[in-house]
Amino acid sequence: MINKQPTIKEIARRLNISVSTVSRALHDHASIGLRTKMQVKKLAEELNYEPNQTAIFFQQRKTFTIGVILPHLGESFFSEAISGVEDVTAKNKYTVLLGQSHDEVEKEKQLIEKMKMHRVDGMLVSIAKSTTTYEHFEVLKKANIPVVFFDRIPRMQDINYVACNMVSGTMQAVKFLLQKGHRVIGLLNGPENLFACKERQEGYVQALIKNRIKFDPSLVVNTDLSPDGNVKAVKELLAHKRKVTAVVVFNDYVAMDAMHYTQQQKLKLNKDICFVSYANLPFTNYLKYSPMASVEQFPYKQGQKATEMLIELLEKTDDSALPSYYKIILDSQLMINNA
Amino acid sequence: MINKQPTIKEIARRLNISVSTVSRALHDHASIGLRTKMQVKKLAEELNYEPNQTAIFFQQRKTFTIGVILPHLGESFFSEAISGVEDVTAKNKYTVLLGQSHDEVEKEKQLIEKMKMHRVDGMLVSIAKSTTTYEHFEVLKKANIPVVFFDRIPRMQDINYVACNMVSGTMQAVKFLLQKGHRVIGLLNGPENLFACKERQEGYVQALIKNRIKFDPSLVVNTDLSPDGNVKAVKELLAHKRKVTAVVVFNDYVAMDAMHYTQQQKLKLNKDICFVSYANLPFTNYLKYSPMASVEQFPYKQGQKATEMLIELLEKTDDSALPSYYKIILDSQLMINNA
DNA sequence: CTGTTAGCGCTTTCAA
DNA sequence: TTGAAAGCGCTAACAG
Repeated sequence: MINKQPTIKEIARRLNISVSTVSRALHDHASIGLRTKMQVKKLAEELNYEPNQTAIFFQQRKTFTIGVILPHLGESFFSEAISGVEDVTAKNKYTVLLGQSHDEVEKEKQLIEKMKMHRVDGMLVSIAKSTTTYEHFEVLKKANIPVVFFDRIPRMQDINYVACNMVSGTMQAVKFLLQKGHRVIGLLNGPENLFACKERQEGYVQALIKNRIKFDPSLVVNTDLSPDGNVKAVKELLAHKRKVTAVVVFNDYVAMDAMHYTQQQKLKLNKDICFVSYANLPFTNYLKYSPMASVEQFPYKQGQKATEMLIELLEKTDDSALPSYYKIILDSQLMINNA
Repeated sequence: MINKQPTIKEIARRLNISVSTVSRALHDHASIGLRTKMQVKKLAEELNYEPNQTAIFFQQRKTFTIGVILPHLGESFFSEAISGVEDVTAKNKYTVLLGQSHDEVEKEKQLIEKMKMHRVDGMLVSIAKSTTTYEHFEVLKKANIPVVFFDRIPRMQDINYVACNMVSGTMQAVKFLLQKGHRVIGLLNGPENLFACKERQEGYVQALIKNRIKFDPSLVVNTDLSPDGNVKAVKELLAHKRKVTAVVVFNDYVAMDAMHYTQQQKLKLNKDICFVSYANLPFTNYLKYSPMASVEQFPYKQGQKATEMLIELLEKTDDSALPSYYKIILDSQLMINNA
């Protein structure tokens, strides 16, 4: 399987000139005679010459490759995100090296090792759920490989990242429901240890305060994200002594289960009870139940922004400057479903 | 952003030995004194030495990188597939270089060019739907870069591929509908240039013949897969002079549009008209309309198999042998939806 | 305008 | 058991 591709050396030999002349001719260097340049280009064409990038990468100490690690491509949030990443790199001269952590720290570490070996110029990472130690990222810093985190951000100092602020979207969601006249609004949140959960609750509480509604902690229930857990949680809300007429739900998957259960109880969706959720299912128009509104987190855009940030970091020439860190925090945004 | 990583040269200098000794020591070469070996390893450890893979790639003319081109990661069929690809490479020493063609030949060409430049060892491709000329793949053959196609296969001679045989699944589907009593069964097929379309039609026709039903070509319509095209096609079938009571549809997306239109026409799904489709949407239990049954095409498995095939091709040493081509054809399988 | 030369980091003969 | 040297393909500083 070894290629016998022509090299500049071969071209030089045939034309009885030096390799550097060939190299320069190919690069349209100013100081090459038109005649020689033509000759070289012609022969290169004929021989089907193509520069050996691996040689160039090696020589330039740059691979124009970006390593991307994310939990799982099966989740459409992440496949959207990588789609955004790829679209940006396609417009630049970079290429994407891909890895899935499957939400395991161990795999994450292995991938980072592999990518470091491949000498990626930089990395884009959305961390695994189980990741709580960060040595493997410190290693990258030492190796001088810039990293931009996105969506799932580690709790580290001095990092670059792109994330989506859930507080704003949640506030919009609650405000939206209040304007619709709802007064008893539940929050069906996810596992309490997640940062994203904290943000949701914060938005929820803030919106209530802002509208002078008393925060009632018993209106907040949590699910472990299992189907059973989801049903159990919504059950609890429906059984609340005050009549809950609207619920803000941790995500679409949970919302689907919740709505399914609600309908089984002969409650009319969007009438007896309204749901607002956080978008992570695609093609919502094909879905059986739609939440009345969704907080959009812009995975594609996060992918784009993170990639742009990384490329900027890579092209920054002045090594001398103090390292500074960039953050982009997109605002999540409530989208009303015109169902 | 230039790394100042230690090299074997540096180690050699510090230890006052030659680079070749260092290289050998690091590789546990038999003929190196235990003492020197230890010294070298110790120092390498201390300096945090890591071999420069780009140098090795260059020198070995191998990058352990596999280029993967597929239409669009947003489509869950393909994100499942790439997930399978990545899982296999993760177990080997290969890495995935990713690109989306967005179903445009031009982008496909550019990506191939880019990946060839990156000197990928081999490629995995699922072609764009607009691809009907194949010079860009011939180029790869000339460059001695093995390609394994999967799912969307070009109509070329002498290629390696993994595909899912749609004939068997389609026959199962038609048989299923016949057993349910349907006699006028439409085929809403995709763009005719796709091999997968031909197979669907073949399965459709064969199943009819086998059951002694006359094949009526006017019951076959094609869509370009655009929403408008989809609706137009189903319209045509519904307007057929014979009363069509069941339709086999190219894929879930088309089926969704078709079912939506049908329902607008006040036809009762699964009663006035039945749809059977080819699975490419996930979590079907959340969908608004479900086809009565789905032909499963195993994207994850196709990704796995294609990758395994490619890696085998890459590790095959005897260049001398006549080139031979490999095919794996999985059987698609009808899954009845217990709706 | 063109050639000579060194060097990127590593592996691998060949020689000692 | 070790070292010297060549070479992978390309770029670029330096010298004509």
